[in-house]
Amino acid sequence: MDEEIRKKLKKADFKNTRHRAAILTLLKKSEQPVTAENIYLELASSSNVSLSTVYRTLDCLVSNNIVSKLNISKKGKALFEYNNSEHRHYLVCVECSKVRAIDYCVLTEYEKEREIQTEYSIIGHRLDIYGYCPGCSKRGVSAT
Amino acid sequence: MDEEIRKKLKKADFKNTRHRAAILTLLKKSEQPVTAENIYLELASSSNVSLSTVYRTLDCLVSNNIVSKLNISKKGKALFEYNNSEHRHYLVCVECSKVRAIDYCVLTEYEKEREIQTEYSIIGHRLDIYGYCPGCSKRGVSAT
DNA sequence: TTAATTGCAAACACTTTGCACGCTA
DNA sequence: TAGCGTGCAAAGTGTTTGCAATTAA
Repeated sequence: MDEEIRKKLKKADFKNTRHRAAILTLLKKSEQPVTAENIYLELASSSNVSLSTVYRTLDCLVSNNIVSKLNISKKGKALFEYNNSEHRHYLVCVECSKVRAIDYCVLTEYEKEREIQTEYSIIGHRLDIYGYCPGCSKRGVSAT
Repeated sequence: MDEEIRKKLKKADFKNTRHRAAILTLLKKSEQPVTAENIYLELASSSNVSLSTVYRTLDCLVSNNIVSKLNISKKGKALFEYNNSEHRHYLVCVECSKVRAIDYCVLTEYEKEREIQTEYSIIGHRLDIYGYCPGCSKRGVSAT
C-alpha cells in the first residue's frame, strides 16, 4: 500500500483497514471529484464495503483535511476529492453534470479585498464555472 | 402587486395566484438567498401555503430563469434567489452557514480563457468564498 | 485484549409526487 | 367552465446512526 496513504491514516489516528486504504487510494488516483456512490460501486466488485462505511470513512477523511467535500453537484449528491493542497476550481456541465477540474486561480487578491470590505475572516473559496462540456455542447448541434 | 412580478408570471404562462406573487415578492426583496423553508415559514403566518407549493413554485421560477437555485448550502438545503440578472457571488460562513452576497466580479476574462482552453461552452460561473462571518469570527476569541 | 470499525437496517432530512379539491383566467 | 394550482400525505433520495459482530493494534 501507498506509503503516503499509510502515513495519512496513521497521523489521523485511524486504524488502517483495507476499506479505508482502498477508499483513499481510489480518491487519490481520481482525476475528478467522485460521489460516495461512485466509490461504493467501484469497490463493490473487489470487496464488500457498505455504503455507510464509505460515508463514515469520507467523514473522517474530510474532518482530517485529507479529503475535501465539494458542494457543487447538480444532482444533489456530494462530491469528494483527495486534498492534495492544490488549489482547484471546477467546470460543471449543466447538461450531464460532469465535473472537471481546472487549475488556474486569479482570486487571491480579490479575496483579500473582500476580507477587508466585509469583515469576514476568509479561509478559502470555491469557484465553479458552468457550461456545456464538449460532449453536451450545443455548438453546431440542432435540436431535433 | 408589483407590475414587474405580474409580467414575469404572465410571461412564463403562470396563473397569477396569491401564493406565487407572495413567493416571488419575498424572493425579490430578500437581500440574501433563502431556502424553501425560509419562504414557507415567512409566509405561513399570513397565508396557508404548503411547503410543496413553495417547492413547486420555485421549480417553475427556476426553470423560467426568474429565480436562481444555488448549490452552496452547508446544511444540505438548496438556496434560491431572485434573478435580477446581476452578477453575484457569496460569502459563506463555515461556522453558521450564513450566506452573504457580494457584488464585485473579476472573472469574465478568466472565464474566456478557460473556454478556449477546455472546449467547454461556458454559460456562467459561481464563486463562493468561505470564512467566518463577523459573528462567528475566531479573531481574538478564545474557545471556552 | 479491547476499542475502533463494519454491515445491516432503520432513521433522517430535504425534496418530489399522486390525488382530489379549489381557484384563476 | 377548463385546466392549472394547491394541500395533504405518502414516496423518493442522499446521508446518518444504533447495534451487534468483527478486526486491527
